[in-house]
Amino acid sequence: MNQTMSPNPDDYLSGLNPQQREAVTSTEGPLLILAGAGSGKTRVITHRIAHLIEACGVRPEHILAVTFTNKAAGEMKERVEKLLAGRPRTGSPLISTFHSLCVRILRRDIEKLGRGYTRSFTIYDTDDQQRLLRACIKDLGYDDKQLAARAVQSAISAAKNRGEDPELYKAKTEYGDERRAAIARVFATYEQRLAASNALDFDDLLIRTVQLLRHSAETREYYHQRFRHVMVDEFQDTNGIQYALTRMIVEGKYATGGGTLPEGFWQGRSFCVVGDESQAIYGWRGSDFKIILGFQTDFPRTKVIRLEENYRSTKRILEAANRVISHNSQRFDKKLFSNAGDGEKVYYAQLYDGEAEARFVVGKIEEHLRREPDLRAAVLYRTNAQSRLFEEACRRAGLRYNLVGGFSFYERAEVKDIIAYLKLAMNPHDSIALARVINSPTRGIGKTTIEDIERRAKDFGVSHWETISIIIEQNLLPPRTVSALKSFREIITRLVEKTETEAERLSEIVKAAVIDTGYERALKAENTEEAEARLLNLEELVNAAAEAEEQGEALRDFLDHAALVSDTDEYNAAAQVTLMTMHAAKGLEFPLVFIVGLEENLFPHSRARENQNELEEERRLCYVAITRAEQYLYLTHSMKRRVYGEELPADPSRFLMEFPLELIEDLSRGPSWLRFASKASTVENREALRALTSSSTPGSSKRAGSYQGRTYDSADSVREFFARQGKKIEEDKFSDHTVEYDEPVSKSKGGGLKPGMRVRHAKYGQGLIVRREGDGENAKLTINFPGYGTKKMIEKFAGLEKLGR
DNA sequence: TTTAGTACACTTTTT
DNA sequence: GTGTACTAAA
Repeated sequence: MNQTMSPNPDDYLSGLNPQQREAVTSTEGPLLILAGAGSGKTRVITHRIAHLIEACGVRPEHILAVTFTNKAAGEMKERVEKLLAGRPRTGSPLISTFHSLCVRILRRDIEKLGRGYTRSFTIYDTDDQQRLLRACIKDLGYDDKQLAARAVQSAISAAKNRGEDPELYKAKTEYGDERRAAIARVFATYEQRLAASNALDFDDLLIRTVQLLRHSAETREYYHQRFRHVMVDEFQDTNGIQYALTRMIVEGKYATGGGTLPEGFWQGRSFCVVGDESQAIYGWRGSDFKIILGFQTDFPRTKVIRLEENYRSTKRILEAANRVISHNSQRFDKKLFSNAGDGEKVYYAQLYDGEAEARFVVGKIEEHLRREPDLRAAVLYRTNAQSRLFEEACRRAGLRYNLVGGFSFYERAEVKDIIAYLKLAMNPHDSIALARVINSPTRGIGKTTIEDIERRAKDFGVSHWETISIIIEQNLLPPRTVSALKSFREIITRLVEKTETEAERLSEIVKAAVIDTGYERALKAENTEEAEARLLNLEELVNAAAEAEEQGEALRDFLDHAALVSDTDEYNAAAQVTLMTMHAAKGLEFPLVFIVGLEENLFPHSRARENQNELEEERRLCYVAITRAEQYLYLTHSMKRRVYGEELPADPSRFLMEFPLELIEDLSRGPSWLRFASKASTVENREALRALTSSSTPGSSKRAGSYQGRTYDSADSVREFFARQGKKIEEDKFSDHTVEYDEPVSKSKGGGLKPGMRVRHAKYGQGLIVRREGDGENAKLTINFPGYGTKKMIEKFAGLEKLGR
């Protein structure tokens, strides 16, 4: 707030520890900062920027800082502004996300790429992308059940992030791999259509920018000269393309040659990357934390600074984090330490079901708030689907909560519709936007007409927009349809004109998109509560536009912003309770943290179960979650969990086992897993217990049928445990490190098939076991086969094959 | 062509 | 449990 403004540039060094200070003052050459959780990373980056400007005389516009989220960028901007407040300055450093940086570069120079793109290109979000893919899949004559748009999208995205275009992807397809060959064809069509619509998807924003910088020496040199001090935050989450992009800016023409940098290159230049490989949690999105591990090889003169003092959490919380992450094999050897107090124990509770878990959490929050009314709490879960229970519990308790993720404002249908109109106003050739609103509100242009337009557009080889004009001029369809098309064309044309003549009146244009299109009228006519809510949302959109207008934004900026905002950006730090996924929590901190749903197959997620790398990523996610906590940490799991609306038994997460049990206090009512686990005092016993709690253990399905919640310290279970323990250890001598192969399970006694597992059926293909009734080989299984629905079958007749993954 | 009702598939994490 | 996609009727 009221910081003293001394003119002494060394201001930025006071209050920093020696390592932080060195990170701030190392202003030349490559610099790798390994910053553990809570080690003051953002502080270092912001002070470094201030130091560059104030002490080294660097011009602000020569500084670039890249982050992954808008929120992180916004926060960083704010903090830098605060540091520099009251000092005369010429410009501002650019603090931006990778994606907005790319949009900025492309809006300026994309035409130099020579691929037919113009500067008014549209950005397709995931939803637009999938619509387009669905159309491609249909047009190529594939069954959209066997080739789901979602799956194709992730395959294409992965390919793009590996740097492959459709031809290369096709070339890498082995003969006979029909599925991949089909995807390759969809990929090619998709790329053509994107280009025809003058549209770029999220991946393209990065890829095209890299291509542009490779292709145009002029553009590359411009940014190379402009940004002499480049910083990348959360560097462990960088993917190959993002890394290539930053190197292009940092190294200029030397980036393409792959040779060494000339003597004196770093004079007046720096490249500073900040990250923590223990917090790499975006591997599934193409991020590769090996980039951070290999940074010193790419830049041999790198100075490495480790920030290992944690200023956030109590000793006990930190000890828990260190212990859990120590189970990972791929990491730098470092350990966070803290000079804070021991703090309280880590609390743990086993609950009966998801509802009880939510009630417990909310009850505890209320308890804490009674003692400390200003405490901020966070509930962290693995999947968004878990949020509903906590939302309801909060609402019932009258707690003000802040839900991050799920449905964001810009994802609402009515908002997307209006955005689509605005996109058309900028670029009528955007066929996805056109298809979205051509008949909303309904104006008599139905499925047949739309299909007709699509067919003709393909025949003529022009955009849907142009096709509409051709149909009108040549009267190719019945008069009623032609007049409907005419009125649609009229609406869009007016919007386009409005955009051109009233470029500065952003809110007016948005209003026109709501009113002149008939959208508002149709909603009002509906006269339902839902329509009322939608109207309110649109009002909100107009307000947002008015605000943006005051900031001096034009329609294009407004649309870019709408396309690039993410759910995490809506996070409001003032709320008492924040509900979000562990992914969304990265970079944030809370005095009171609940990690909920610590159950096998949920966390770690079932998809990560078989794969060591993915399992380690889940564990890093656990580490991220633990290190969000400043003072109090609670861990919960429930014994039952609803999956697909079906109640399934849940086993405690293996991660629970990895916590230092002596630091945990059990708050469960009655018998709990922890009490049972504490009896297993030796390491061997724990290992055995871990094997027991992991869901692949044969025999554990025995109880699933009449599941009542496992009571771990009943005399029965203890006997069962010790009996099995001996057996398990013996088994382990032989089966350690051996993989279970796809053996038809009906042969093996006991089967071991239980809910949550994937199986293959001769006729229906892959399926997910939803329920098991009865024992042994006569057990009746309920299995969900995508494309065929839910089937019931007897295990011994079904001839099911257990799937590795 | 539109709308209402029903079946059905779906859930990892997101710029 | 929930959102979407298909079908039947107006």
